[in-house]
Amino acid sequence: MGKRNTIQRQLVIAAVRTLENHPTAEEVYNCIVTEYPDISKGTVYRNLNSLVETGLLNKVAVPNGADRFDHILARHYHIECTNCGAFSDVDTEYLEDIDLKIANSTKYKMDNHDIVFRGVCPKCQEILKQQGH
Amino acid sequence: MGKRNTIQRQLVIAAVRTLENHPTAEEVYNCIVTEYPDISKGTVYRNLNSLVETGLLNKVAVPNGADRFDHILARHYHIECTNCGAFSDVDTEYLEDIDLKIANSTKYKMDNHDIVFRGVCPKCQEILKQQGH
DNA sequence: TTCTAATTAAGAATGATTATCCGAAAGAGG
DNA sequence: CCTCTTTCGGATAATCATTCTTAATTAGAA
Repeated sequence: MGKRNTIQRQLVIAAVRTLENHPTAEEVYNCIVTEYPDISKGTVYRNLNSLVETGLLNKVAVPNGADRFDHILARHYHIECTNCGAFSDVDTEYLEDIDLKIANSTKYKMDNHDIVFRGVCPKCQEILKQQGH
Repeated sequence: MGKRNTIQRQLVIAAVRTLENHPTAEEVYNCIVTEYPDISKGTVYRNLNSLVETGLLNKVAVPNGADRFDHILARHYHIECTNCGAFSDVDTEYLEDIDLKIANSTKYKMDNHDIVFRGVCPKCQEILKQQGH
């Protein structure tokens, strides 16, 4: 009973920490497979989810895209570039008050909320400008 | 050039309006197929997406679940019950100001944002209470 | 060292969605 | 009305992300 600390498990969490920017399971797999070619994709998925359960990683469910895994555990928001798809953290405090507000109006026992912002990142703004608007 | 107003297209939009509570493509298909058995699932998907493009429907991308289609066009938020999975509208005004705030801090050209709240719905709170705790 | 439950690799299976194919039907123009 | 062009529909194959299955392997307790 309990979780076994396998090599694969160590490689998975190390990869998420190395890749930093919320890698997808696919990206984690690609990272590991270069130095440990025997790992299988199912193992990566299983370990990612088990690490989320244990509380060592966060899962970010991205609408219309693969799930992403985050080694930053504090609650925070994300922003997605509508042009290049880049997916980044937003550095703002968590809005506790809107949970309270919604709890009152909906009578739900509120847990938390996610916000995904969407817009064009600075880099893509440049590129689009050069292509003539 | 231009969209043809086919029977299938009419059935799709009518079904979304009848079903009201952001049906999935599957639910729309099931609704239509009872009175028009020849319709194919691909056609439902194609028309749903085309209606979204035209601006007659909204698509709600649900994390870890099938996309949902909404005939209410005003921007609004959603809340998901962590117990039964119910997915509902939240009746609150759109928070314009946080887009501005994030635009300033990230230098993104902001488009919009989605908020998904999570908590236990009143119905499930009752059920959980009766089961002790 | 031995034992056993947890974990693995490989690949099949799943669920949601999109792509492909080809024939049908609708609108434009004669 | 008759063609021509284009869009659209139905059937089904393909894709993508993910989970499941199976038999073999392994970590860690005894």
